[in-house]
Amino acid sequence: MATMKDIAKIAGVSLGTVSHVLNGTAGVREPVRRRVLEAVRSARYQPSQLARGLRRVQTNVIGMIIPDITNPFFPAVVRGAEDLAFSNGYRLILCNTDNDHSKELAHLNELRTYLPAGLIVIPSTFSDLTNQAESYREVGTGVVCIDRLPKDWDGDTVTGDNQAGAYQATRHLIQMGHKHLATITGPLHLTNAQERLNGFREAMEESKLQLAPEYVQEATFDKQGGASKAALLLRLIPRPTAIFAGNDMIAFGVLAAIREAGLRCPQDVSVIGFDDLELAELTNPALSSVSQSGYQLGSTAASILLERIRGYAGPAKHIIQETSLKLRDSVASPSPGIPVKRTATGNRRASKR
Amino acid sequence: MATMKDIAKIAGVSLGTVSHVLNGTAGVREPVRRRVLEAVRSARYQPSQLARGLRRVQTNVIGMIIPDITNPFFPAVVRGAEDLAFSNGYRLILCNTDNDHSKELAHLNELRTYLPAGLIVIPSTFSDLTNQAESYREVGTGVVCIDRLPKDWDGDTVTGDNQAGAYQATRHLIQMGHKHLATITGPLHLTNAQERLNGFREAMEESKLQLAPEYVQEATFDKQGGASKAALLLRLIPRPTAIFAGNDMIAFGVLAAIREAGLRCPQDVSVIGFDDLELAELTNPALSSVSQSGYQLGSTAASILLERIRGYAGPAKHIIQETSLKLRDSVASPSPGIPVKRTATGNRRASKR
DNA sequence: GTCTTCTTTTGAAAGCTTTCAAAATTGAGT
DNA sequence: ACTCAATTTTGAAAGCTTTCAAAAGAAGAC
Repeated sequence: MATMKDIAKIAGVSLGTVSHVLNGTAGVREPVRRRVLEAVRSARYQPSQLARGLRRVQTNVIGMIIPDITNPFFPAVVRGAEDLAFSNGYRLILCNTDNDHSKELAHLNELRTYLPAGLIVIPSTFSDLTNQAESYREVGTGVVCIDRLPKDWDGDTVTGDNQAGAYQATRHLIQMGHKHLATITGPLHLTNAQERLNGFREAMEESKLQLAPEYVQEATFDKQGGASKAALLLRLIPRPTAIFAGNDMIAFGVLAAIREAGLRCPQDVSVIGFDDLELAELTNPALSSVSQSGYQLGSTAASILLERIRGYAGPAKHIIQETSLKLRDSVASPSPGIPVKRTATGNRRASKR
Repeated sequence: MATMKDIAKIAGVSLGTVSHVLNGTAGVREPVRRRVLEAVRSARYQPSQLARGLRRVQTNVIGMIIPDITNPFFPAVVRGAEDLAFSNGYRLILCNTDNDHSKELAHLNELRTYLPAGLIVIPSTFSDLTNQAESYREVGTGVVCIDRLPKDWDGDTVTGDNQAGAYQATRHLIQMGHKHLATITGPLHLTNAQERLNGFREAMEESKLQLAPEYVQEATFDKQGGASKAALLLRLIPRPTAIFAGNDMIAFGVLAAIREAGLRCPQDVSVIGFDDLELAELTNPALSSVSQSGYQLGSTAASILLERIRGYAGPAKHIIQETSLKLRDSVASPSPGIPVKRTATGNRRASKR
């Protein structure tokens, strides 16, 4: 591979001049400039990102740390970040943590030695990001946190409007006539799961609807978790007529559990999810869901990072993306025909808890 | 950040010795070794991957080029590669091409300047990878091609057994009693789509079943493509009683089109997909599909790459992963009740083609 | 104690860029 | 033509590691 030295020789100039032409770091007389450019072309020269990074103490790499690319919500986030990064000359190093904070730590430590221009992180559970990011910031490397936040985080953030989205979804269920609502939340040590629960509660309180503790179930953010907690909810008396799921994966599990229990969605139980994954329209019934753009989450994070890279040193930005309710076929009014009301038996059973 | 020089000073040895301790490149007396290691620990030293890569003409980075992380089949592939890479000290730079060979070329060119230890590529359509990889191989950088192959590729490969999988699926449909089979293939300039079509044809021929050209439709590998071509197939007379889809996304489209046409799956039309995405079990009916492990595709590719990195210089490896048929609820025997036979009208219409 | 032979350790070069101070060149003004 | 100021260009250093030849040290044989 041709090096800068080769170019300098071909063009008959010094190393410094080649660098200046390439980076526009100093005025170079036109004919010289042309000669250099021509040499670059003829030799198919491309500057070594390694040497460049070493000298500049900063590479064109952005570290992206996420729990698991295999989780259907994240690919869009990554893609959004990659697109913006790519079009600005940056590349993404992708790291999966599996929500394991020690793995996250390993990535954080190793990534540092690549001198990345910045980091985009979806923190793992119990993440130590707040402390770790300190050392990045010290050397001027931006770290933006997305989707959910680690404890005490005070840097840049991009998140969905979880509370508002959940509120909106719950409100819709209530307006459809539901009175017995339940929710299956994500892991409540995750801020996004918390906020969604808050939104749910807010709507419930606003409508003065009772919410017994057993109607709030915490699960992992996956189908498995949704299914098992839904099975549990469906056995409660009175049986909830609507379930707000902490995310779509949970909702898919709920859908499965409803079928499993011999019930129908939406006739017997309405369901709303969160995230509006592409697959939401594939299920039967198609899932109503709170839509938030993962792509935008990623691209916005990248754009904040780019600002930081270009020198913005202002206060931390906290961007909250709007959500919107995407209505499909998984919600209906509670059927008045065979309402599962408090029966004598039901009461008795319920009072056992 | 501490550098090697600092460590050398703390431990009271020379730079070279530190390097030898860290890399085991030369015997170092135990007490010295311990002193160095202790210094490394106390200073939290981590070697600069950049300087190291620059000097060694090889970094701990693996370039991974795929069409689009947003396509549900690829995350597992990436994850498989990342896991194996990570556990061996390598990191992944992720590049999306959107199947655009010029974008692929851009990535290929830029990636070179990072001196990656290797490349894992799912080639874009009309990929020029065969030529491009030449320059990588010249400097001893391995390139392994997965899922589908570019023209004239003669390097390492890992692919699913597309033909066998398709054959198996088609055979199953035939055994269930179907005689009017159709297929919606992926883009036929992709080797995997071709092979799947071959498998389909093989099974048809084996059973001496007729296959009129209009029962083979080519589509893009997505829901959209599947839906529109399925709509077309469902209007043919005789109407196919079973459709083999080139991948699951196409199959999802088929499912939608069937519903759209007022028909039922599997009673009226059976469907089998390919890939066995996680979502296949979420649809209604749950989709039967040819299962191939994306994760394994990725991890196997990474392991071949690691062998190359470690010096294996033998002939190209061509690994073909087994597929298996995953039966769910989208296939049934053709209903004998109301078979769509060649009617007089049907014949006339059909003969118009 | 000296010599030889290994084994350890060292010092410097090399890898490719950017950057800064210094040198060279240009152009305007007189 | 000559000076001065401004603009271009150069050369060398620096960034952090690995590696190779050479120097230093240890150990064994005599």
